[in-house]
Amino acid sequence: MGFVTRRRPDTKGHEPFYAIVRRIPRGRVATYGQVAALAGRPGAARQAGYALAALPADNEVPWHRVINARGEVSERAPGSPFARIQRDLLRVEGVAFDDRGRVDLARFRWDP
DNA sequence: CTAGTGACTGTTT
DNA sequence: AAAACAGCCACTA
Repeated sequence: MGFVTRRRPDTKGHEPFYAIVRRIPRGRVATYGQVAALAGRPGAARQAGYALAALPADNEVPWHRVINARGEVSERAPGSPFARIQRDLLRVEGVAFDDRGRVDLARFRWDP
């Protein structure tokens, strides 16, 4: 047969990033740069973020487990609720934030 | 083709 | 430690 099961045509090549993000375990986080490197695109951290921003609402990708290299949840457009939602989802999984809203990467970074 | 942009990052103030 | 800078790379107009 060999018919291609393309529900969502990946015209922009985001799948390699999603494939990595799907492997991040509960209660762990990865940085954008880390995801890019594991996807075989070292230095393309911005593209990793771009790919997540393009994620459809109904997805099975744990996008909330990706944060920036400083251990903080990256803010989106002013007034966007996604950063707050992301922090909530992580707290539910047991990821701790310090008083400045940052995650201790030495402790919670996913080490594949 | 150039210019602007962004869920980024490492270095320098 | 926080902010500013300067690279970074793909997408858009």
